[in-house]
Amino acid sequence: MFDPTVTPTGTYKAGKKRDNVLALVLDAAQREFALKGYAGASVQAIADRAGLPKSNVQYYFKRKTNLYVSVLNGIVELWNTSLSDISESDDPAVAIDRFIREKTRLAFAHPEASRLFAMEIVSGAPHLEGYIATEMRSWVSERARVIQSWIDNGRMHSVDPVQFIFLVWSSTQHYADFEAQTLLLLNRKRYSPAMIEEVGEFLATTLLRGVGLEPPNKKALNKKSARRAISKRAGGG
Amino acid sequence: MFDPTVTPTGTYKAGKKRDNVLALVLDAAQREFALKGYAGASVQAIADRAGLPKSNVQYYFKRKTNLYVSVLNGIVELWNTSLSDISESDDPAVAIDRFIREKTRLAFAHPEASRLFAMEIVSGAPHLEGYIATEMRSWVSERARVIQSWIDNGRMHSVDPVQFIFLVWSSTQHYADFEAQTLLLLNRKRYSPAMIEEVGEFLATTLLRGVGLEPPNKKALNKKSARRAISKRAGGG
DNA sequence: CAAAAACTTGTCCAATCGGTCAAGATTTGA
DNA sequence: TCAAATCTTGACCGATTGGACAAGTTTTTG
Repeated sequence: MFDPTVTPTGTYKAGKKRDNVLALVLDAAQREFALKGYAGASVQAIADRAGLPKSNVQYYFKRKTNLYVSVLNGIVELWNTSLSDISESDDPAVAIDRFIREKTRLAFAHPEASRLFAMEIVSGAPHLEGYIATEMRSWVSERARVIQSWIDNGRMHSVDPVQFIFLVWSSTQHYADFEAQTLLLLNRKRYSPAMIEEVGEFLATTLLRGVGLEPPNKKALNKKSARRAISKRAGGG
Repeated sequence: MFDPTVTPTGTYKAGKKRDNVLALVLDAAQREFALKGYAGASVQAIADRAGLPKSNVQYYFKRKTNLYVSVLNGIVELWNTSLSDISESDDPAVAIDRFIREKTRLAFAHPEASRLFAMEIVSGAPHLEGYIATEMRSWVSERARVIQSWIDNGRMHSVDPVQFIFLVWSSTQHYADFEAQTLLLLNRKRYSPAMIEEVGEFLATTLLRGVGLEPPNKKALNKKSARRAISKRAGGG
């Protein structure tokens, strides 16, 4: 696999300068790919965004696909290192509640990464087939096994664990992936930190109840007024 | 707005031939745009897919954006005419159950349309801003009002109606929009009709319970064995 | 049946695409 | 210090892009 940290002679180098440029280019590429898709994004546009000549970008990544795959790898790595795990010994309600809230925050924190990943899959996942069919499939299988053990022990309703995982994924990604639509419908310019927590709370509560679990942490009791906040602010009619 | 049913002299014509060609081109365009995004799809590729010379496609649609917007309009129209409505006088459980199942079937029935629409929004919805900020916003406001009336009458839990609508949208679109990922994870080539109904059942049941409603139609009682069907078939380890 | 309208298609165009390459500037290391 | 390694950049390439246009064919219409 292509590695942009390798110098022309093949020697592995850290190099502060190199790392800075790499980060700059990868960031620009992420934004451009997320906006236009792989085919629609041009190396020139990415270079412009990074404030560098096209040739300079190509010096580091040689081919466009290397740049694209590097960005995707970064996203996968970010996702894998940012989420807590679940285990059989956990309390299902606590573990699922935490996972949903963390996943929600992560999506809101990295909307462009979310959208690029989404666009790659919507386009048929041509560059992620291998990853999905191996590591990602294992990830799903193992979490499904944990959820199934909770079901077998009567600790939550009997639902298809894989479908439940998909439900958590889709619902927690929605505000990031479809941000343009959501912000237009809510008549807002951007999401507020408060709203992110409201979404996490709503999703955790609703999905937990959906599989027969009572949400933990009932400490926020006199916050009823905040519940309708989002609808209230929505425009139109 | 551009109208491909208008002839060069401006006379409005139906024309069987014209309609056939238009349908052919629009279908090819939908597939190509869904796969590559707006910028990535070329008029030549669309023409090839339709089995026509590029010039012929351009004769009917003149500019690439006209073709793209025509496809998007067709999708919006399909969505608007295919879904039952909800009303205050409905039983919440019945109305929401029906809506979720219909929405699920619709997404599975038109995966390319789903993905094209998704890609447009993920890309920032540059061609749908007007529609979303007007008709779509009204649609959401009205349904949110109905749901709020159910809440006010104590017929379901107090949740943010708009967030609930988003949850229904995201969960019912997921199998169509992220088909590539889902099929790879489930180790399948395509979705079966049975699975489509299983997904509709799971989503309706789980989301209804999530807002404090008991799913209607308990006629399918001895189908417990079908529940774990999807996980069982999933590969990996 | 003839004129008009509608359609088909090959050709051409400037702009942009991803990518190569060489010449020179800068940094690194023994 | 000075050669090697690394980096920067403009120039250039063939291929493809969206689109314009003209010449011709087919269909419609009075």
